Amino acid sequence: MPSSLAESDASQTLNASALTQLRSDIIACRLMPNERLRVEALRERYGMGASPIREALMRLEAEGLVELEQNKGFRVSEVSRENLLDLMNTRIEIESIALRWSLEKGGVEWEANLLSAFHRLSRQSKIDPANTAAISEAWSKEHADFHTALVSACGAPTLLSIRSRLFEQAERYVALSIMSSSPLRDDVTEHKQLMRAALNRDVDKTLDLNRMHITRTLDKVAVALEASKAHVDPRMMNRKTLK
Amino acid sequence: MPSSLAESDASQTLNASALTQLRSDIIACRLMPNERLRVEALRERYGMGASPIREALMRLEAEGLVELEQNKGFRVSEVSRENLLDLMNTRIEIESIALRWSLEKGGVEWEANLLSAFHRLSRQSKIDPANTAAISEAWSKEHADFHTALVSACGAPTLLSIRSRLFEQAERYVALSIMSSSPLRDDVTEHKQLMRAALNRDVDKTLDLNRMHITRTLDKVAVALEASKAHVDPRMMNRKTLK
DNA sequence: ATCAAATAAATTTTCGGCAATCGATTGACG
DNA sequence: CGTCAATCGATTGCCGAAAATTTATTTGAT
Repeated sequence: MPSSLAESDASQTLNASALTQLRSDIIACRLMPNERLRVEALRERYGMGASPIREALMRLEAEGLVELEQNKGFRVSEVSRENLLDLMNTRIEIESIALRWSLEKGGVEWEANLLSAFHRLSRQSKIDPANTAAISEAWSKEHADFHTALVSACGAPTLLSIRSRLFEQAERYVALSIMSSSPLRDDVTEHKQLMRAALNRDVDKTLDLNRMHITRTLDKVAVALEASKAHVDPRMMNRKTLK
Repeated sequence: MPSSLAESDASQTLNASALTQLRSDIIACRLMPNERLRVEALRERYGMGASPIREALMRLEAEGLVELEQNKGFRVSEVSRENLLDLMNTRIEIESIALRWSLEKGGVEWEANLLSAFHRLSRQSKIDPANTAAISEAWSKEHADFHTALVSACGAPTLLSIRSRLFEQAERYVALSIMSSSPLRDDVTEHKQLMRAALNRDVDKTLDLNRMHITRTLDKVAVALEASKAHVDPRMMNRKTLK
């Protein structure tokens, strides 16, 4: 059974389709961290040849979602406490810059857009009726859109693209933490405060709130990650015991 | 004639070799901005099949050095004044964070490494005896190493990888500016000051110097870019004149 | 039994060729 | 004369199979 809801629309290259689906599957942890990505398996999963898949994997390697080892193939990037901390700390700083610039430059258009994004987010249920063990895909979309709207007026495309890459990586950790423990926190309030501060052009407050928003996620994910570490390490231990 | 000095060493995947050579050729502007990258031509240039080349190109697209348009193939990323400004502004902020953390955390090891990198850089001639229209490749290497040494203790791999990606993109603009006008500035002094401030753990001064270092490059490149804009736009104008 | 070399299986990586697509040119028609 | 449709060449994108490499298994010597 094909995995992703995002069915490849018409007139896209298989390459692009593979890229979208793979990225989506990795971020949602339908392909688990450290899982080996055998081309034959993916070939079957997505119903296409090896070339578009390898190309997509190379692309994802640059994005940091996939790792490649010479002649040993691809695997989904490993997760770890250190990587999580690294990622979140970096993300906080990057978003801070983007937010600062966005608050400086944002006009009416930006304000309207932000309000609109918040409204859509607040009306979207976080829980997925179909799959209670996962966050609603629609909510994820609106959530991402809201945070994008916050920084969208920053005027530095390079910075924005870096930001969204980090955001995606963080989403993977969140997906992971949902799978183990899911006391879904209510973050409508958080988002509202964030928006208010931004609209008031209160840079310090916005940055603080954003930092707290990220930190709170980080803590939750870190706990879940530590808990799931109790599971067996997937390294094979098939060497026969000595004497 | 194969282009890059960096001959693909033994036992590397063709894929990896293509990646290295392509990146090097693009950064050095041996493949010019906006130039179309036909696979057949690259196939011949690097002496390999289409697959490893396409894979490398996809990788480079994620890095921002190459652009892909559906069914129309790849081209080297466009350069522009806006992109240059965007790039440099982003780079300043990112390096500022990395520097701050590096100065906080750097130990003796880091200091030693930095001194060593500076020494190597200061003893390396900037001009290439073989090709006076280009910067010595050895110098570029030492220069990159020096700046990497400055931030190396920052402790955030994610941030460092972002930094080096931006650094590479900037190198391309520098290469471009060298080709048109080359009043090579003496930057040994600048680098020395930068190192001194860093070793003294003077965060503000280090950040300022770094900002100025980048800005100075930016200005020089911006002028050269504007000048070269007088050249004909490589867009074909083969439509017959009307009436 | 232990270890190492040798073989076999599995998987990655690469190639050559074919189908789909785009851009330009040509020719028919209003 | 200009517009639109059909055609052709060039180029991309894709597949299936071959080559190279790693991993697992067997064999043989000590």
